[in-house]
Amino acid sequence: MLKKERQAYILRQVSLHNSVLSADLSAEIQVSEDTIRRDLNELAEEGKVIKVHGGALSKSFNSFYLRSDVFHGEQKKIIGQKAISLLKDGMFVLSGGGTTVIETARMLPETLLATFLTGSIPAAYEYAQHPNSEVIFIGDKISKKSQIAVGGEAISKIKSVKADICIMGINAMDIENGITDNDWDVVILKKAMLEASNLKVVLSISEKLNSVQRIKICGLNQIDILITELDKDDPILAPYRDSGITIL
Amino acid sequence: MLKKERQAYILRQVSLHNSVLSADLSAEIQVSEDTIRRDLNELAEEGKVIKVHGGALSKSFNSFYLRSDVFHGEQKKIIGQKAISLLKDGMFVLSGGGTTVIETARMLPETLLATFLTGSIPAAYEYAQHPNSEVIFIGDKISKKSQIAVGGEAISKIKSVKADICIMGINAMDIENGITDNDWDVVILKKAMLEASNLKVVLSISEKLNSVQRIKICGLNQIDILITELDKDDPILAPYRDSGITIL
DNA sequence: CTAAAAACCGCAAAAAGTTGCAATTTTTCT
DNA sequence: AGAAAAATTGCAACTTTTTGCGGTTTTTAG
Repeated sequence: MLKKERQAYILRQVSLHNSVLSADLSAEIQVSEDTIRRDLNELAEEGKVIKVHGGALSKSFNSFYLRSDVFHGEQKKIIGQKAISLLKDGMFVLSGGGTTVIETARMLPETLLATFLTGSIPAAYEYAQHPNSEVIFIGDKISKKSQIAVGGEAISKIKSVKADICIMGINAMDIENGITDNDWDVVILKKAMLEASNLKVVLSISEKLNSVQRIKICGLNQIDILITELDKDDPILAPYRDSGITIL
Repeated sequence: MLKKERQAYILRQVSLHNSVLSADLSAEIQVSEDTIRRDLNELAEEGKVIKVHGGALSKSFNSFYLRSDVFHGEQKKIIGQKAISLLKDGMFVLSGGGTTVIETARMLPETLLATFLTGSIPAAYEYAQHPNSEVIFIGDKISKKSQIAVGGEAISKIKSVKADICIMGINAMDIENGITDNDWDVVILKKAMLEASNLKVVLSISEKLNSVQRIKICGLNQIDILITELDKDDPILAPYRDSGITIL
């Protein structure tokens, strides 16, 4: 096998798998790892791959996760749009504090006249920017991790209300375990929020679906509506629809 | 799995869930926790995540408020420095929400170990950034004008505590009328704050001195300490010193 | 205050990389 | 064609990086 051929093969593998191991290539093409390394170094010098210890990465690999923030931003805007369609004038809304919820808060139509109840500092801040809606903050000790009021006072306050709708971002959710999280205080709070609301709406980018974390918040049967950035007929969502949740 | 891949995976998880546990990652990627820790440390050094005991946090999550440089920033920093000298470990601090107070909050020494009680969203946010202090938010309806919780609940909550010190920005103050403001809700709140504290400290840039607004909060005799950006012997401050206030 | 979890430290083994060199192949030039 | 030059390749010795592990210290939470 010629050098050029070999390098072409390597490039194909890289673009195919996003990453290659020197050892693998060596075995596949039956040349020494030294040769592979020299090839990878050349390709790296030509800027065709990114050389790392143990192999090489595709050039597009870098921007892949650097861009993810913006990328997620777009997804969250789609989710926000759908969520807003659920809000009507006069509603009493219990709101969580994740980035998805905050994105939604920024998109509220100016004309909406609702009351928002939240324990999240960033969410309260966003809602407070809105010209017509009213904001009630549930005070208590602030958890630094999540910028959310946690503790008995907040819980009992939430339990004393009955909201029309609860809009909540989540960290992880799957068919078996329902909605899960890894922060005890947050779990307690979210449980209380769900109990205090008539309509229970969960916002989540699809990437968070089918993942699990330590502590259970509730089963899927507790949830009324699931909003993701996907089309409501997307096959990923099918099992959730089957378990009785309305998909938006 | 290559090191870079692994770190990319970690970054993805962080941006997805806002926080990760070393133990979880270790189990997911099938490497030792030491390796995860080393990765997290590297990512933290590169400024991509925030390392904490047990895992790491997303960096972007904490940056909702873009630092809007306030008017008279330099003057307020001088005031902040002076105010900080009053704070000692273990203190229970009742804090207002003006820009001056927020500037002070940003300058708190990392070692300070105090508890802050506030009804201001921006102030709570700043205090929550501090590594060692505890933050308690006084929840209630949020006044949009001032981003502060106002209302009966907040008032009664404040009245139920006794703070060591009250740090409060003001809108107007003069010899004759004392401290005045033009927002009824804020006035009520500030009155309650002053009553609930032992040491009453007022922060104000000199521009606000010798001006009056509609509603009276309290007379000068209620105030213990006045902090401005001026030297404490400045003639502008003389009448206030004469009326019994300590000038810093 | 105490026990458990996490972080740190140093070490050693394994994996990957580097370098120099000799053997082989390819290219070039007459 | 055939010899010299150049490029390529594999190998061996050595260096560097990465990783996991045991023991100790620090931090956290009850």
